[in-house]
Amino acid sequence: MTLVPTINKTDLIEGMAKGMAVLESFGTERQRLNTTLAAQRAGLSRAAARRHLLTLSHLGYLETDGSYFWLSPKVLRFSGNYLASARLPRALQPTLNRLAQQTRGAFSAVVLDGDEVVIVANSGQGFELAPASATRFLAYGLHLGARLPAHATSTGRVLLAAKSKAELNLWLKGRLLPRLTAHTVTGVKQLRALLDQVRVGDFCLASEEHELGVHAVAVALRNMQGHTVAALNVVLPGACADPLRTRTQWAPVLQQAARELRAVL
Amino acid sequence: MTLVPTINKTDLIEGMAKGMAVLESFGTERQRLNTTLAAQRAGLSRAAARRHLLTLSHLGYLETDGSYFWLSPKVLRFSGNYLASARLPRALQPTLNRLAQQTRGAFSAVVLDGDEVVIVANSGQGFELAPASATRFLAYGLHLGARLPAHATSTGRVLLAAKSKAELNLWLKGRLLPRLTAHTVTGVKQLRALLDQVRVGDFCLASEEHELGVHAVAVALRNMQGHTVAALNVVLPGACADPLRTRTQWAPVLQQAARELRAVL
DNA sequence: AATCCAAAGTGCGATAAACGCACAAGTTTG
DNA sequence: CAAACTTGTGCGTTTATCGCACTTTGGATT
Repeated sequence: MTLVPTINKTDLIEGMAKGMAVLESFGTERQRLNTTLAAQRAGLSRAAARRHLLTLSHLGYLETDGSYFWLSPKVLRFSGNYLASARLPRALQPTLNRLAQQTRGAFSAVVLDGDEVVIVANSGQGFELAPASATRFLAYGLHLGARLPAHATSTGRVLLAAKSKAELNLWLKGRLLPRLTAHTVTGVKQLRALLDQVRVGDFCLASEEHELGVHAVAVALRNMQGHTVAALNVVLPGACADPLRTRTQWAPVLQQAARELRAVL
Repeated sequence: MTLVPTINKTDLIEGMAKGMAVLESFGTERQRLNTTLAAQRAGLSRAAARRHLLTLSHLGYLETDGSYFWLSPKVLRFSGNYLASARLPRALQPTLNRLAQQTRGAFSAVVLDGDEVVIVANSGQGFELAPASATRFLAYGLHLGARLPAHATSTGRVLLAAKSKAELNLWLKGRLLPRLTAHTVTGVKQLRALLDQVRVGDFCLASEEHELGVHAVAVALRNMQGHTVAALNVVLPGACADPLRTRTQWAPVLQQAARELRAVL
């Protein structure tokens, strides 16, 4: 269909893969790495890691003080290029802006990438709604490109629910479903039941499963062929989210937006 | 100081550089590339380009239908990591959000990267202010990671004005200052004069120099040591921007924000 | 439908590049 | 002051990458 992740013989550039591993080793938690740390994170020898780090610095993707390395703003080129060229975020952004302005909620659109959902567009900070704790969460956790575990998020479940039985089995195969809060659903059986519910109601509510005090409602974004290409959600601080209001208030807003977006996806 | 772009002998990984060149060849205008096009864009032989493209697809950074390649949302990992780890965007985002909410303007924070400024944080879409044409511009042009020519933008000039005489000369050396609209300042002498004005007033107004119908006001963001680390601006559609109101209304707002941010930069 | 042209896939030997070891030099820790 | 840990560098070896030349595919043209 859209992507064919082809498996090939030994004409894959190994140096690239290593370089990307180094670049990805600058993850969320660890922002500054020295040679030794980067080496063990990327699974390379210290010498190799050093050469890659120097190369990336030379190319401008990393900055360094001589012994530590960290990501430079130049890595935003990639997201900039993606946002400028990819159809999906360009199509979604105006609608998200409008929703945020009209409802003062915090909206995100995501796609599935392995275990996680990736935020490809978002809008609004939920100021009016959010108490201090939620504001912190929203401000720091939901930037563009942020990744959240699919099984514990409303959007992730919407995307999983859109998979065929076979695809879902494949996804679940060997997946861990880690517990993130006391409310996280971690059982495969439970998750399957929840996905069935999502298919019936065509929306998903996830309450404090990913982070305490944070609730989210999501719907699928489908194109004219009925294929689910992304998920749209709104994030609500704990105080604003009782299940009934969710169903009656937020789900329809999202579903209406999804209907409007069908033609452009 | 902060970054030391070290030049080294021949132990830079060449494969990396080529891979990154391939990944960067997916620029703004060209979103889908086949092997041949990517090869000539990245300056590689067709065979080499193909191997790099396949590798990047295999790693998940590109998607392909077998003959064409395009960026996948996975490239947002890099910006996600940067936004989550880098101090600058995390420090700026709350203030930008607050400004956008209070004034309903469209604010961006940028840093200099070669010829261009890179947007590292932004907030607000300027709905109330913006007529249809400006909305289009703001929605499509000012996403995170977007790059704009430094010489023709308010923020770029603020950052250039912060350079020492020697640094500025180095920057200007062999730089082209292309004309983007009829209002673009393209002469080195003119630009120097403008930068002197910026140093005096501590703000910069750029009117339709980058895009017709778009005006912007910018100020420098300095840390406690007085070092300029970024620039902050507000974008105004043509109708809202007469020079007097700019000076009296927007420049003080930005300068106040800059003062508040000093402590966290 | 037959032909043609350009772009795509493949195999292989030559070459140059990346590897990792080992040693020296520098830095922090107790 | 020494121990434990880094870091920078040089070099021989390995092997990964290159680009050529060839075949194949697929989409236009007539």
